[in-house]
Amino acid sequence: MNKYSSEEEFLKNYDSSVFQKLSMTTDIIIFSVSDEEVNNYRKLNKKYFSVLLIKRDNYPFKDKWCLPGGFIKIDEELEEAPKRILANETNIHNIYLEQLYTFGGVDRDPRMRIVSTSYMALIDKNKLKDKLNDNASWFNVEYYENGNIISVRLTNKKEILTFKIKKVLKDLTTDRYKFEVIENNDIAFDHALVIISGIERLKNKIEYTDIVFNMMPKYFTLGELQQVYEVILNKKLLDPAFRRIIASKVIKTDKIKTGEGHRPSHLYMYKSK
Amino acid sequence: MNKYSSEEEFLKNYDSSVFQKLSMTTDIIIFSVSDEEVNNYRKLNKKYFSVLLIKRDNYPFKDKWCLPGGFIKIDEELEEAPKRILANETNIHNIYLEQLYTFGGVDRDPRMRIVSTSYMALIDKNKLKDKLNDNASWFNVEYYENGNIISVRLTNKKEILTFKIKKVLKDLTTDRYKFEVIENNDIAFDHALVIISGIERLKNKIEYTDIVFNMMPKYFTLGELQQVYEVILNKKLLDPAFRRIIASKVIKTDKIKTGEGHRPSHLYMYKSK
DNA sequence: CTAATAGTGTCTATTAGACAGTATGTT
DNA sequence: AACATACTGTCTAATAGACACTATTAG
Repeated sequence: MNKYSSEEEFLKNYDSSVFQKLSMTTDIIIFSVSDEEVNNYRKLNKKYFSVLLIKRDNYPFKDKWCLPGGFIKIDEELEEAPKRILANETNIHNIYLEQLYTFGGVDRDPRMRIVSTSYMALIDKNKLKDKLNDNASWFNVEYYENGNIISVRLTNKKEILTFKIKKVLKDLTTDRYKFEVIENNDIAFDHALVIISGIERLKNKIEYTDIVFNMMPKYFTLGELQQVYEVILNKKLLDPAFRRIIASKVIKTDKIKTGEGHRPSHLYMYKSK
Repeated sequence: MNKYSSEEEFLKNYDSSVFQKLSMTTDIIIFSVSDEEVNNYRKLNKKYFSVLLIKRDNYPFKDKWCLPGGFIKIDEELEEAPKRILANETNIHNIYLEQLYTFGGVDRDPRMRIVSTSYMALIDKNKLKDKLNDNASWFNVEYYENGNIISVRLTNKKEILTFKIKKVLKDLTTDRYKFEVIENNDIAFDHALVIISGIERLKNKIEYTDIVFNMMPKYFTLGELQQVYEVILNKKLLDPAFRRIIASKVIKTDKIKTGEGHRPSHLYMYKSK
């Protein structure tokens, strides 16, 4: 077994082809905040959280929507790949980036065996100066839970994409679920799973971190911020409780947002620790 | 670009060698609970949480300690690899297994480019019927935090392994840290990083899940359970508060543990929901 | 008796939930 | 004035932290 007398000698003679190699990619779920105009002029534009999807113009899954992503280069740190792709897709620096999960199903890509490490990125869409590529589009995210079924609805101006996920409890000591896609016509690869994982991660982290501010513009009203929390958590929050909790995280500016058909509100900024 | 008229035709002609492939491995951090005998007969044996390490008898990192692990096979689901290795290392079924993180530094393995997906497993050591392999050993885990430096101390009957990790804040909106190894003579590869990631994950999850019961024997006293919490969280807990919180998670049995040099205590079982 | 842990009672401080009420812009 | 949201006050319920106390075994 130990036929080599030193590490140098071992490495010089190492045959890297003993194990069959495979391809790796990264997929990035980019979240941001957008709003949808409401026809009643007095109502606040409804805030959504949204995700960036790309329409595939190549096989496989031609004409379906997928997450931005690409192959990991052999001489590239794993985390450099999503950074490279984000730089390509946006012109923003200092983007919040977090590793989500590594998906390694054998048949997840019809071309060959590909393992993919997914990342979640949060950006303030207002910082995007350039227009998106033609094949890219923001979709507002809505989801509904009914028992152990989650229905996800992604909408842009022209299209409605929907899919359904079944949550299967994985063990009794934690609330870990295995997600299974039970209905999907629009999303390529296993990206419906990546999207639901991203939604769940965002939903969890928004409650105990300041992660949401990565998606907000510099100035915002507390009403807008509360709406973003509500649409991500998918539940109404009580005003006084929300303001109590958020109070320590924001700074009130002397700017005021007027012209909304109701009492104007103060603009706030994020106060980092 | 779209020179193919169908997905079938595209796949038939797909050249899978366009992108250079790489090797993938998995590393598993297996935690369990053990205790160390105390010479004063009246004292409770001190509980620790412990990790399974393997002494490398091959290059690279010959004679250093590493986590159990191995290569991902080309036709094997990613999660099957740690399951296969666990089955090899233990004889236990239904092991708690959770994906930890995918490490993808370019030079993390001196042989070649290897990306590794790490998993955390929790087992009740008492269920291990067979003896461990000669090159495997349980190490009790202790860690100390001093500012942004974490010192980790792993001990078995014969050896003391130590390493130091620096926590570097990654962003201002969450408490995410980048870990950097600043002192390490005993642990192979980047496994010191995997170990600290595992400790942090366990420490976080023990507070809001029932994860700890995967490591406990069927019957345990509340004092023992509290000690496990204390050594994982690295802080003393107050008895009444601990018992209040844990009360809903356990069932009191009519068994009693005697012969300890002090008032005997009731044995409890985990009550799953 | 003493050492050591088991286990309980209760006060207090903090926080979350609920709801009612006041304030102030636009049309 | 009517509408819609902004913003605050306060009661209540639930929870966490602290500490003091009692109980019971082996030796």
